[in-house]
Amino acid sequence: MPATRPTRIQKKNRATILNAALDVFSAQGFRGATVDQIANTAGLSKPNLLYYFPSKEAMHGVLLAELMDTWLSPLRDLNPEGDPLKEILAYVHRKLQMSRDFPRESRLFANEIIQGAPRIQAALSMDLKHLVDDKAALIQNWIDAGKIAPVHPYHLLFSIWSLTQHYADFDVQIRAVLGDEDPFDAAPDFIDTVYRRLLTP
Amino acid sequence: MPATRPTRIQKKNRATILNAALDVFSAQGFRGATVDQIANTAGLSKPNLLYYFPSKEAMHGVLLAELMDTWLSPLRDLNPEGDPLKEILAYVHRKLQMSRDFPRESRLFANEIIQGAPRIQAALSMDLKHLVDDKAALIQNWIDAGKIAPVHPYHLLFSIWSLTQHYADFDVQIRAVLGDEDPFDAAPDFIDTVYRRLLTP
DNA sequence: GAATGATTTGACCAACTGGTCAAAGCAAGG
DNA sequence: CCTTGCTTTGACCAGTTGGTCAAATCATTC
Repeated sequence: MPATRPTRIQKKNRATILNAALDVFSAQGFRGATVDQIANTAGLSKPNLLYYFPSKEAMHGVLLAELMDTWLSPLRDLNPEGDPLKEILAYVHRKLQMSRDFPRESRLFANEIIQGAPRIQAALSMDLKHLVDDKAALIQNWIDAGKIAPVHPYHLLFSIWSLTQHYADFDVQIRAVLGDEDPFDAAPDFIDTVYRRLLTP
Repeated sequence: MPATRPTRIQKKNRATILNAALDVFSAQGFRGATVDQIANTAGLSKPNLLYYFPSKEAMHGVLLAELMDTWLSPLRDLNPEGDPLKEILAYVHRKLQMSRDFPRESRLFANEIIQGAPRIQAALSMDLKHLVDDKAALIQNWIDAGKIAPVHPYHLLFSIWSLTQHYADFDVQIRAVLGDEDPFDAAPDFIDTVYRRLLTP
């Protein structure tokens, strides 16, 4: 628990621990995860974890904080100056890629929300809400200008989150149904079709 | 743990316990839930719960088994003889209604899947897969007959699950963003538009 | 209303959990 | 190589957890 500059060892071990914690939290939820599991996954002893983080909750907190930031970044990038349909499709595809590349992060978030978001309620109704209000207004502008078809902007965003994150969160179910076929083979094309058809005026 | 016909008391208490268990499991996940919590919610003592169910896992198992059956019933009802677009829209709306009326069941299922479906993997790759294979073939027939627009049948079903269950599973997030507005006010119209535009040939 | 079986529970247990701590090991500069 | 401060851990603790059990209570039937 040093307040000074982190040493090389500190940096490496913190990263190792957070990576292991992400593994375990995303697979078991906060209550289901144990510090011992995280320690084993990280290849460190339990007291050693608690030397780098004051508590199990602290590890979870750091992960959630990092997550909230990167998770919303694609939405932040929605560019008012760009072509509306292209912008939204780019957002959709970037979100889908994140589901493929960072499924653990998606599941960490999903676990937290499903269980009532006890630790990030504030972030949801502040940061998230403001960002979404902002972008929903932008989408409404595009609709009013006749650039895209009229749809409920908020539900449009919900649908994008839902469709893309589903591939990460429900991966097991999807693969059980698809068998050998990789879900991400056909997914990009499918969601592209969905939003092209939905939004083309 | 009687093998004979259940008495009136047994029926009532089993139902009370399962209802409480659904409350707790859906809100905390299997590992996060404690028998004490369930007992308190049910208004019974812990040993009394374990008089009616041999273990915490048994309660969870009964809930999941019941769930899998009712959860898939709307899909089973997809009628090969009906009008394709109408059939699919009816399925979508019924699924959305289930998210509104049975959010706990949806979250129970979501918790289980996100955490790797350790207890229902078999059901997924057998019952679910066969049913989905069957219905995907039906949808493909409708596509081949030009009754609906060509889309990947499996991903179409995934998208329906995703969009509808999202309103139950991510309820907290959605309400945080929407504020006072009830999500289910605009949702039916929105998803109706999505699938009408997607599937109209 | 006594007998019988179903129901309920307080007290308990062993395993597990998050967290502590003193002591031991280790790296780096002098 | 020796000091100094960072790092690691075995042993431990108190609280929680799933589950047991014998004894007590209750409902039903005769």
